[in-house]
Amino acid sequence: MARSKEEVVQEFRIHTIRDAAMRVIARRGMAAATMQEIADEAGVAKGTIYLYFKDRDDLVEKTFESAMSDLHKRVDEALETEGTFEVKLRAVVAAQIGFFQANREFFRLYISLRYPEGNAQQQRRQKRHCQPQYKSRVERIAAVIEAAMERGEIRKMDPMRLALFIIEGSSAVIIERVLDEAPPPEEADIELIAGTILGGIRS
Amino acid sequence: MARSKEEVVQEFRIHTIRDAAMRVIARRGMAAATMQEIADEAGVAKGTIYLYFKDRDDLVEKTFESAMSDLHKRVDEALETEGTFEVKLRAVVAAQIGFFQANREFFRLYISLRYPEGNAQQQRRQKRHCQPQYKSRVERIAAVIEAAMERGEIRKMDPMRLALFIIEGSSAVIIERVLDEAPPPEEADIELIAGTILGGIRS
Amino acid sequence: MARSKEEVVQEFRIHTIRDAAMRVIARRGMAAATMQEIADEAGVAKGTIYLYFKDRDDLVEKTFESAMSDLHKRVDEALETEGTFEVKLRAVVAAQIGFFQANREFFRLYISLRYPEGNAQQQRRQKRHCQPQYKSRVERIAAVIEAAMERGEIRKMDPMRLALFIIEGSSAVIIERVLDEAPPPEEADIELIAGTILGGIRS
Amino acid sequence: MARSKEEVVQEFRIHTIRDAAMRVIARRGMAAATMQEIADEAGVAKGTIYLYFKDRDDLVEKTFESAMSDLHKRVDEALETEGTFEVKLRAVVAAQIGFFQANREFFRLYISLRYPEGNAQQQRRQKRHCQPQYKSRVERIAAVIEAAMERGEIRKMDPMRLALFIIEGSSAVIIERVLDEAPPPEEADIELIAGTILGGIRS
DNA sequence: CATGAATGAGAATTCATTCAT
DNA sequence: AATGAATGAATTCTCATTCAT
Repeated sequence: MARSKEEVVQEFRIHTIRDAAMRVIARRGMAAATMQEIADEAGVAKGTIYLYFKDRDDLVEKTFESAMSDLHKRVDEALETEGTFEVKLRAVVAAQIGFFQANREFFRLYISLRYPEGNAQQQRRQKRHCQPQYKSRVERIAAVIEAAMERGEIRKMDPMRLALFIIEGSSAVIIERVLDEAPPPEEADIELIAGTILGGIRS
Repeated sequence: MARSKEEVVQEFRIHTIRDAAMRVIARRGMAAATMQEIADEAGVAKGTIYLYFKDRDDLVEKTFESAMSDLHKRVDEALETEGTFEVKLRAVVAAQIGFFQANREFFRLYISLRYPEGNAQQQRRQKRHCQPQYKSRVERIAAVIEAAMERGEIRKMDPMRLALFIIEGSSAVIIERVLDEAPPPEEADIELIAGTILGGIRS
Repeated sequence: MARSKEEVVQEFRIHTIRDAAMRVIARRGMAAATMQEIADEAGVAKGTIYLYFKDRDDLVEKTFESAMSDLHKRVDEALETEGTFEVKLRAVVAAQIGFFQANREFFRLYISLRYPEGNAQQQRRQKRHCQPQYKSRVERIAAVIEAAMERGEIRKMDPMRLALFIIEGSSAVIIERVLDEAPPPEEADIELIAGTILGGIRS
Repeated sequence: MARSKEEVVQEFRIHTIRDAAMRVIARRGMAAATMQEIADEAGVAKGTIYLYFKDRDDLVEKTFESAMSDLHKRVDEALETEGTFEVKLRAVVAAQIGFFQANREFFRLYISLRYPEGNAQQQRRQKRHCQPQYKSRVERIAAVIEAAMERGEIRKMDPMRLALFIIEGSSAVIIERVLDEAPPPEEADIELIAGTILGGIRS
């Protein structure tokens, strides 16, 4: 397996650069992140990036996809937790907290790409690649919600909209956590979110 | 009042340019919105913009502030609705729907600035100006929540985090509404949001 | 005619830049001529060039076309000289000498574009624009040759190939003239070329 | 002779790379021919080229020299044909046709280097190396012309300029041949060129 | 010897900002 | 006050060249 070593190096470089890109985008924002700074952050020369990514768009896209697929995987696993909807919901919220905690920087990239910028052509490209990931996550959750509705666990309402409400509401709380210097224990936030969704806020 | 007329013209120009900026940013996204396109959209020369705004950042900032203060005013009015927390909540959600419906384009600017881009200096500046607006809205809602808690209307929990959860969760649903070609009636979405928050989703 | 002045300025800029481009290309060669050097030579900023030309290709193309159409015009006028083929031939050679003398720098651009470089797409583009100019010049001369053949002034042979032979043979002599520090009188070279073509070199 | 084998390999490598360079330059043009493509075409690694050639300029130069010395040899042999100037001339034209036919790709390199590009330093270098080759060919022909003049075979005129006229005029016709999908028989073009030069075009 | 990954200087292009009219 | 032509800093991307393996 003489190939193996080269592939490992290749993998490693791609990883290094993607991570650097994530950090720089997180620091500067999508638009202000320059190839030079990403290269510096990754500890490679500008030209090296182009050996592994076609162009700037390609790098950003791949970086995003990679992070999203991580979030995706975590949420999917959480959704497969055995038990009631409540159990699943708590698992999902915990998964999101875990993800954003591990990828503190990511949430700005996440925001940047969910509402893509650039000309129409670029937007179409991003939509093609990035939106589906988000949408499919919403849909997965909507499906679990629907199943719970049919089992009579929760009230009937539009499952897609409810999924959105849950994802974004909890993301906001989680992002605040991430920005917080001294966040409360995870359980407190999970309880706040899951409790509110399940039982409402009425005393 | 000879001054008056000049002032009116001044006001009008500022308005025209701000609206143009909002449309262009909405169309292209923050980074791809050029001064030239904004000038064209406003029907003035590029140089004219600089008579009314210090630079690009200033224009964006003022545009954002202006729109936010509109949203702000609406939410504030809603919060002053007489009645229970439920009444206030429904009024707030309705106000947000009304705002985003009237300013369909705004939400991208809103997104862009909530998670500002640019170099560190720009970021600090934006934080100083824009974050407070958002924060103050969250705080106002948190205050109303706290009052309701004290009146025993709702359960005790972290009011700031709850406010965030409500604002973002409902914003997401509302943004989806705005993007939706044929959205359901306003009341349905208000019911979904307010109902979930107040009573939870458990049957 | 308020427009007139602006148009004059516009024309003037285009001229200035084209001339600068010609000088720089002549000096450095097609490939090594940078936008920066062209801008410097023209006494404008790099960005200014892009106000008048879409991109580098556009500038080179227009520069070439402009020079070619000058050469073209001169040769055409020469071909319309009244008289025998000999008279026309001498006029054409004189026109070419005049052109290259006035545009000493041009011949390298001329060479560069007759045998275009770059990728297939660029080549196609150049072929579309530049080759036709050259080809049409060859064809015009070929037509005059054919007419002379029919009048019995000259022997029958392939007119296109003969035209090529005449144009390139004389161009080479003329270019040598241009490079020559102390060239012989024009008449001597015209005589050499026209005499050789018409009467051959046999004593 | 242990050296011999190594030398043979060395020679072979140099040959392979030079030929590849010629094909690539012919295909892409001087400026767009990259070391990578040349390496690929030669079936070696980029770095290998630098073992045999100092740098890109060196490679191009040696490639040119090698091809030119081939053309040179053929023309020299033709010039040594026994007989009148007419016989020699026909032989030279035939030699050129033969050469360009065998090296179809070469003419673009030929053009590129006759009118060299690049910065002043590169130009000086190329002039030093390449121009002499061309010049010496012109001079050799000029010498033969002069001899013929002295023997009274042809009229007195500037032999250098006449040589240029003959070389370029015939090259143009020959290049057209090469580009031609279905060229006329060689003899026809030889006749056209030699006939015109010797006897002129007057009937 | 041969390789090809890594480098970084250098080129084209864009666009916020200025300033003469 | 309004204009928009001119500017040049900043950015992306390419490719000749080097050097560790």
